[in-house]
Amino acid sequence: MTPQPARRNEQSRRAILTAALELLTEAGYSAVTIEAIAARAGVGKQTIYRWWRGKGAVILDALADNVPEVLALPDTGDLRADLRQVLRATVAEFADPRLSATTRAITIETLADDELADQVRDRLLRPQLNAVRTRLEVAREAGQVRPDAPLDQVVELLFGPLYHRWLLRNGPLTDDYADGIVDLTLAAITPPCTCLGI
Amino acid sequence: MTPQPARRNEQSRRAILTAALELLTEAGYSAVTIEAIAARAGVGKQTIYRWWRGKGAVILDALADNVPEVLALPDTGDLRADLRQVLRATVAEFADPRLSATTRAITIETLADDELADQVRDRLLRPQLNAVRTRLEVAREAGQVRPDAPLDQVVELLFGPLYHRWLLRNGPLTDDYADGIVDLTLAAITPPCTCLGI
Amino acid sequence: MTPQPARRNEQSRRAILTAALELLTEAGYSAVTIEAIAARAGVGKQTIYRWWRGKGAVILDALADNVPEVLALPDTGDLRADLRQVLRATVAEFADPRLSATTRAITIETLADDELADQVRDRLLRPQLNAVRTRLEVAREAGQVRPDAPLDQVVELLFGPLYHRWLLRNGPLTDDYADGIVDLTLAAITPPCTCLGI
Amino acid sequence: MTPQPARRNEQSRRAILTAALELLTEAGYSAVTIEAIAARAGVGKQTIYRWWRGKGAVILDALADNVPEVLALPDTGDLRADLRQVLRATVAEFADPRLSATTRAITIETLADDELADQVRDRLLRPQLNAVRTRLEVAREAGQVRPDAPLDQVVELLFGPLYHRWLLRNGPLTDDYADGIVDLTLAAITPPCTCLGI
DNA sequence: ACGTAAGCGAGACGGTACGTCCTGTCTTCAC
DNA sequence: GTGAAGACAGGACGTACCGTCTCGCTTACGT
Repeated sequence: MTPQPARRNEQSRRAILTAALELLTEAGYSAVTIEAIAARAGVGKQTIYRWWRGKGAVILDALADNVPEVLALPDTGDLRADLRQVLRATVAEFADPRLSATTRAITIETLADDELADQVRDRLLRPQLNAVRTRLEVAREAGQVRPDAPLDQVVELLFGPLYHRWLLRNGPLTDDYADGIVDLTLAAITPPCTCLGI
Repeated sequence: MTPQPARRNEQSRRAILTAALELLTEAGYSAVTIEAIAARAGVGKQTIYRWWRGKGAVILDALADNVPEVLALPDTGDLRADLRQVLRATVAEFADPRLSATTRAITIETLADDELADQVRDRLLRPQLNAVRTRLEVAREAGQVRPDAPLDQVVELLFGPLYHRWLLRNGPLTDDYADGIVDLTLAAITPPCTCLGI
Repeated sequence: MTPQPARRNEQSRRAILTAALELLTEAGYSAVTIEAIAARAGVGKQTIYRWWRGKGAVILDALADNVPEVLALPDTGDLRADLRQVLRATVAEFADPRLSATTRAITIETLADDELADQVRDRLLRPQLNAVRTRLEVAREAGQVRPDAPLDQVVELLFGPLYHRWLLRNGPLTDDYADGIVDLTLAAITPPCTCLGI
Repeated sequence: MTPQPARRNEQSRRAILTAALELLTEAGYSAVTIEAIAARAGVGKQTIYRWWRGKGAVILDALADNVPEVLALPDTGDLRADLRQVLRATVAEFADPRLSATTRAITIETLADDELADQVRDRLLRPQLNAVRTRLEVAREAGQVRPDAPLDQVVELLFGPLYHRWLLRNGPLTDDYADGIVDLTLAAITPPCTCLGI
């Protein structure tokens, strides 16, 4: 009844994930149907339904599989430079139609399926955010960040605006914008003025 | 050929928008189909297609119609208190299943339709953001905000994290969280330390 | 909810019935699927399901529509000759691959669906049998048939063996066979020997 | 490659045939699928395909295996009584839902598979018909039947109408009907009136 | 006696068809 | 002459079986 992972055909699995990504980047979200994925992958629909809950789960796996990106942040000692680099990379990702299409797709699926949303958070989002958080912890210990700064919120202070602007198109999403967000955020968490040793 | 707005049946229009909202809050996004809306509104499908581009446009109109909320921000003189109130209201909105459902729905539609996205930005998002921006301008003139603060980015610094957390479920979305974001943002834009009159 | 026959598209109806018959005669029973019928007829599957209960009902209609054959039997005055002609025609029908295919198909459907079986009996079978029965009644009044002959059973005595042999392939189905059945049947219902006027 | 009958698992064979019959009588023809048979028999699907050509072959074997009925006809000396008994038994078989279901099923399979049809004729039908034919031959030698009667056709004259009526539901299938058919048939083959020694 | 080749239960696989649902267009009828 | 009602072509959904194909496991030969 329940499928046995041991017997799973790795070749089919890869073909399915690849087909999903290709459809997404070549023909857009609306072209990503289970039937199209199955046809392009040369696979029976049942093979998809046997291993995934639906379209969203396939897309998630495709992303998690094909995008096991760099999770370690640069640490040049210059926090501002490091954060700018990360946020500029994120801007570039949003600007790339291919990468953007996958993000758009997984976001749609996320919005319509709570269970999927949890998995996206844990498998795609958290690792990225944690990498930034770790860099901030290092900076805090180096005295570059106020010791009482709520780092989780700070991380979202960095990414939230980018995501917001991408999603809602409230203005251009440029490197300058990313730099501006970094500057604002750093202004918020830089140790208070200590002139006169007060 | 082209519909003449003058002849439009206001009763049908209201029934359609109401039906869309009810379906959304009662049965969830997946239950919102043109057929269901038409059936519940006691309307022919053609009447919907005649006046709207599709499901997304109907939902947008439904929101813009039924949620002509307060756009004027409070101005108690206390910027921190005012912003906290606004962000707490936003948190409350995200927490309310009904309001949240509509936001979720319009976000999905937005992601799949660029033209709709522009309208959502102009008709729903911008007014809200501009209200906050206006309040910040007042504060800047009152010297409570650094004169060089990029207010558009500051607004997004406030709402971005909330939206991000709601969308991606990266932690609880509480009043405390909203307060924390306000505090961080204010720390970023408060005039620099001027001890000793420097 | 329930479809309104008044709005039915006659063109689609004919296309569907034609497609079903063509598939049946060209590619055989196993090729007759709802999908294939819809595709060949250039019709949505729903249009088939809206008006028919399933494949069997379509085939029945196709037959009843395209085969409104001669229901009047010849009456040359020679009962034996008339019956031979009818049974030979039946044999020819069974021998024709095209007609045979449709009969085979409707028989399969009949066996799997009681409701359909009733309709086949009433719309296809009964008229044919009644025509023969009517001829027998004429003969009976003419004194060519024993007055106490159970005509319904006699009719089945004529067709039953043909059907039986066709279905179960118990020997060749030829004109001679048909003639033999007619002769046997007539032997059974010819008025008793009245030599000597007894 | 070709399976070796010597190694065949008799236990599985019986389980498969039993499962097929049970499904047929308990859940109807549409429930008889290779998958269901395999599942109920606790057997792999391949074990079925290794030994049978398909569903029809399994059903045929199940019938031939579990219904090796009496093939010898009674011979009380009274031909009419003997034939009535046989035809009444046939009527009873058609009336029994369980037996009827199997007959229905094998008939469907027969109609869609010529090779199977031949086997059904040889293994199920012929023995039964031949038994009746043998009885008729005895009667012919005893002078109870015209010497020129075509016995094969006579046998079909007996069974054809029953089969016809069962299949096409053209009226009730009762003992009276069976008796009527026997009477008609006997009327057809009884030696001609020989009054006056003509 | 022991390896090896078969049959076996199990079930994943590429497919086909099912019957349902929805889309966006087109048609009809009643007001 | 508009608009409700809904039929239409099309196409994706998720399910059920098909017949084939591996898997390990057991079982019975043949050396």
